[in-house]
Amino acid sequence: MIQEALEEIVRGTAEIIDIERIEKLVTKYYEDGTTYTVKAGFDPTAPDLHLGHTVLLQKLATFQKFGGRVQFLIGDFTAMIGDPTGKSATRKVLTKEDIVKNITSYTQQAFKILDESKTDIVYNNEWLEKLGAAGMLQLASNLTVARMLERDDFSKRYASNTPIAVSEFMYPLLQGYDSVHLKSDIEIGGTDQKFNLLMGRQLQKAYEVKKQQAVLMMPILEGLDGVQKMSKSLGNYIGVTEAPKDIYGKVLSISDALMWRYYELLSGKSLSEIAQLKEDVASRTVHPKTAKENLALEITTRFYNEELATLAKEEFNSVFKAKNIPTQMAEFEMSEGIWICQALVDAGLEPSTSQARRDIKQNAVRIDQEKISDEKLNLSLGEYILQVGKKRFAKVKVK
RNA sequence: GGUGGGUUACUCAAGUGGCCAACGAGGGCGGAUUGUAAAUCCGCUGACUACGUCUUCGAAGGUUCGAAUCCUUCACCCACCA
Repeated sequence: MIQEALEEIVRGTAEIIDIERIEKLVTKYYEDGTTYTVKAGFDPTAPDLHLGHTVLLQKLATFQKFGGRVQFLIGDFTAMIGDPTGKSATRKVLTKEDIVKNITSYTQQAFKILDESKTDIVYNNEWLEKLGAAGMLQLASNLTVARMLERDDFSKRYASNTPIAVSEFMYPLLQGYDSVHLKSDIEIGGTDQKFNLLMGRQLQKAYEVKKQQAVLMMPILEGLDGVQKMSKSLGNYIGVTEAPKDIYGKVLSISDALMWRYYELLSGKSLSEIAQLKEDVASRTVHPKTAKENLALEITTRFYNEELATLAKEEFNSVFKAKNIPTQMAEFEMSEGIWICQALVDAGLEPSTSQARRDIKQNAVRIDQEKISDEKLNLSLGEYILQVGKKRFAKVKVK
């Protein structure tokens, strides 16, 4: 039983520091039901969760199954600084209302995966604001500049002449201090968080918390391109609130190599099942596309249900295999004689009429499935299905 | 505070008076092929009812027939010195 729990906990992790501690905590839980705390920090700046976040959330959910209580930490104070891993040096200052709004939608999405009854939502503004200048100084004395510069992000930025604000040095310290305040037993985060996570251990020691958190790091999920990490700003993400057909379609568009990565980090299948599947694909018993379809179906089901996921699949096959038009698409009303390029822009299919012209020249634009070549075309009365490329559709009523 | 270097499109990066809407690479988009995979090949990649016009090379002024390029001021970044 304990062994099983540990295997699930270790699954897919990039690195674990102090696994003995985790073993003890889990063992204790099975002996007398004592729970322990698992901390994970979330940035309230981005209200939309994507699959990259769910890797972490799924791991938290695993802990909840085995006696963990999740400390869902909202970094409302630290958000003012911005994690140095983020590229942009300057951050928008969020108002309180923004933060509240973001968090509401954030947690709503998170509870699709987490067990709400075993989750405590905490805000670090609560204790960090009280820390004050004196507290800050004391905190800062725990860290040398040399050590700080060892951190990968900083050394890279320093070497490439990218500015580093002094306040950014405070970020790991403050995050670490959260662990002191919360007396966390375990903290989990992405591999890019290693420095910050370890800081929690160091500070817990310095502040004599009497225990040091174990640290569990999850790999960073690559985005659709398979290279960069999944992030909203790079546009290579799959959002958990996206429509079923979009989630399904996006998963199917990933490369075969990336598919295995997604299987490992996102699928509920056991590791041995995945290994078997991989073998079957390698020996051509199973077509890679089938494997990918199943993955897409599984992920879509997680955020909706089996019925909707199956519908998404059918829709997808109908549109892309049979080249039918989608059953649903955005509709627009336009007035008679509208210029085709303008119509494409108004329908949100093209960013500019210039781009529309180019795409018409390149045979990318269709009206009712027929390719068009006349960029000066005006639409007369009637209903049309406009299409750009393979993926963009809109229904237009001209009257 | 001093000295020097820098700021060009989504990103990196050429361009030091007209041939510049701006080389090249990456990315993105589109076409062919395909399994909306990968790989490959080709095209496009500021806006505008468009063989022309307009806006853009950190910001604002100026010199010039003409400025991304020269001058002035400002802002920001980097390095060295303090």
